[in-house]
Amino acid sequence: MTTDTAWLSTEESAAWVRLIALAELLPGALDAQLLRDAGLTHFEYVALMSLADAPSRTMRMTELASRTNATLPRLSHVARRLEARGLIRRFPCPEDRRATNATITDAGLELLADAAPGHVETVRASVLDALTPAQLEQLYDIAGAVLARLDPEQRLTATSCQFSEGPAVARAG
Amino acid sequence: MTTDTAWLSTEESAAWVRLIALAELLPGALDAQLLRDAGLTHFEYVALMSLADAPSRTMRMTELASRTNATLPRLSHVARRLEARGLIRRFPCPEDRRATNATITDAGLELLADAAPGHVETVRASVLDALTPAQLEQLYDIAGAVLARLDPEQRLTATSCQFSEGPAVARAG
DNA sequence: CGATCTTAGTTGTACCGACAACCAAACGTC
DNA sequence: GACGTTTGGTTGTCGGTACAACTAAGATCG
Repeated sequence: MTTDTAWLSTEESAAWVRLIALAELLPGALDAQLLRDAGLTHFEYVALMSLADAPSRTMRMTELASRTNATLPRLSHVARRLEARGLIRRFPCPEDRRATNATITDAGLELLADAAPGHVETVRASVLDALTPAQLEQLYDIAGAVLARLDPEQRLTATSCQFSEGPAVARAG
Repeated sequence: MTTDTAWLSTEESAAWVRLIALAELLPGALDAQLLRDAGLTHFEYVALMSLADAPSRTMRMTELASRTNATLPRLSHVARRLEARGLIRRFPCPEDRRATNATITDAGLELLADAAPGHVETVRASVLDALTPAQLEQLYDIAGAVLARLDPEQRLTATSCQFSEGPAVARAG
């Protein structure tokens, strides 16, 4: 036994339970809609979106893995499947012959453009529409405060992960 | 093409990206600590905690699955492993001979009691300590509003999932 | 009560992600 | 410029979850 544990107060426990429930349900809801309507997991969607947003629609595997919170083996497997479906292409990086670059193909952009409306609709229906503008700002601050601890280097928040009339996808639309 | 999609505003997109990052990172952080220190996934921890909180430390498989957002097959597999480790016991329900009851054993309660302090510490360090009391209340409301859509029957929030000097675990401590 | 339907749970199969092992290329040191 | 180290990436194996198929038991209705 070290020092006595500081158990959670009623308020802390209540908020925590809800946060856990939210973190448990949200990924499933997003995966379900995207898989049903576009044959993509949310992870694949975010990965493709990151590529679509990148300069020349291209990114190093390592950087893409970092931005999507994936291990490199995981990304490698996912990339192989996406490449087999013709949604991305991989080729060795000229500057560093160890590295691999991944590029989203036109077919990939097209699939994204098809998938985006339904996804945005789901995001609105399941989350955003439930919040007031004030709550939206509070959520931004709260998540920011927590991410400062969980993701101090801001790897995940560097990506836009959203359309909002982004340049790369506007081209494909 | 149906109606034009209502893309996300800058504020919406920013808050959404952070929420997704949070939902992506939090489960991994919880799993990592619990697996390292107690050999339990967060899901197993919550399942055991639900049993510890239940009357007679016992619950039907179906209800436990509902409370933990698990499919019944998933819970069945997890229960088999937990039972093999001596942390729970399963036996047919007397009232309904289709049903199975699961009970947490003394060893299970002991493991929970051992695991709880480290888990609570992680919860504080990664989330709660980053928030002001006002933000804690905002989080409660925000998550509540979202869960009203994702979990309208409040299956997940019915459980306490926390110690906070709960009765069952106090017995085992 | 017997046929059918629904509910509770387990088991088998397929897929996905974690981890470890491995290979190749760049870097640092002398 | 050879050698050990580090970095970038892929492949193989294992464990866990989803989905489907199946068994058993209660419920419904004639």
